[in-house]
Amino acid sequence: MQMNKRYADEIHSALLSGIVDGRFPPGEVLNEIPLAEEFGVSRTPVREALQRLKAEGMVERGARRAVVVRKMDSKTLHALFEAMGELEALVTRFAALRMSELERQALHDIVEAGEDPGADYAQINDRFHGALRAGAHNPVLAGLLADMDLRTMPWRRAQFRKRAERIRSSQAEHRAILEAILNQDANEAHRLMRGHAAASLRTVIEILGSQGPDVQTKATAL
Amino acid sequence: MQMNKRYADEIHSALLSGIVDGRFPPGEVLNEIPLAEEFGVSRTPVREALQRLKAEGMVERGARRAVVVRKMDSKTLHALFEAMGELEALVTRFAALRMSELERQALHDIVEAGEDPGADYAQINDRFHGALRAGAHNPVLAGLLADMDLRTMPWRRAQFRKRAERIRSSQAEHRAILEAILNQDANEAHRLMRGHAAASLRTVIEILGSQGPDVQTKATAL
DNA sequence: CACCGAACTTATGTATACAAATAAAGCAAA
DNA sequence: TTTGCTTTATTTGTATACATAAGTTCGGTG
Repeated sequence: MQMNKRYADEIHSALLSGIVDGRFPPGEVLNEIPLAEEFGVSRTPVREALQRLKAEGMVERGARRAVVVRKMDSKTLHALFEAMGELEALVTRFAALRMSELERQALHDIVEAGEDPGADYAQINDRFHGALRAGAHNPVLAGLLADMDLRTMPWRRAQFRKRAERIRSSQAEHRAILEAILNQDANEAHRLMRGHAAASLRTVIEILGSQGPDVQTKATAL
Repeated sequence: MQMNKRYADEIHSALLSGIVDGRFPPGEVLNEIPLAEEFGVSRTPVREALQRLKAEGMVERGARRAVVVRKMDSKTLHALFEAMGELEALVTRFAALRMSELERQALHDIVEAGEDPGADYAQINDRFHGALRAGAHNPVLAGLLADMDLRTMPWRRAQFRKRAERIRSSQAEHRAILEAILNQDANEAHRLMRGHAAASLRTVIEILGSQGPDVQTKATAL
């Protein structure tokens, strides 16, 4: 077998994708031996993958010291989205102050592309937020935000597929944020991004609130 | 031997302390076998400890795929302190809005204790910032800030031991932040905490700039 | 004398075996 | 029948052995 960190990396990626796209729903138990057999490797690389998932906050220790995909109560979910929203707003503030002319142009192009009705809006959305992260010119903040992105992904993924009107309002919010950045109005950009994040949270809560018992959250409590 | 995660935890803590308090300076190579012999265990728990340190950003992969204590260039160090300062300011804003009467009283007591000339100011400082983190009532933000705390610790540790006048100005800043929080003036609390963090950064840069070649940073470039 | 290659060195990645802990189940006694 | 103890099963934590990759050194060849 070829060795350099490869199995552990692959297994980590595979488990992470599985968690993020819902194949391992919150509460799912991840035991080492079955996973090792499934991947055709020993427990060692599986253990390393699980440890990394734990460090990333994607799994936690459940009863019988088992590793389970993280469940969120409504309070924690709210704190998670609040933190992410504030971080995004902060990054947007920096972006308004620091983006180069080239970066502004690229952001403009992304917003334009997102207004094409045939566009893959989930991908456009990622590119928009990615451009802001890069434009803030602080890799540490960008890294924190990437972590939050990952941690909230299991609850955000259904957002755009389910609500066409959310896409339209998201487009308008992106356009407004773009304008504020082009005007280098950091306070306005910050304010708009907070609103944008809050709108996303509201949509997530609506969707989760109507999904049944595999979602461990109560919209009313938020 | 008794088993529950114990050796890996102990070794992780020991290495972390060593990095934070300077016994393992930036650039130091951490190999598995010597560490395992030193701690009297096998490579397995040492590997786990190193993986966790890597996830926490305390070590990185160097040449020959060795694990080395993280070195910082001046740009990364600046980004790190900037991110931490903004996070602390954010947490302070929330604390101004959300602390209970009991929490306000406790914060007041901490500031008072810090003005006692015989106090251990490093510990008071930790308690002050810890009270704000708790008072923000967002465990996710508090966790992010705790991570940043850890990551900046190797560069902050000498601050209070070396500069008596920094302690005095820090006391005054804490007092001003306390007043803003008691007044529930979130904007003022936020503004003051940003200044407080920036002052800390300036002190760190001064100290690092005068310490010689084991610090991989140039104060002038910041 | 210089340069390229092969063997050796050393460290990490993986597999497997064993130890210990916790929860569950079964049995006995009140 | 219920409760408590003991045993057992399952899973994680650790130790150790082996495979592999990257660096280094030494030797051969041009």
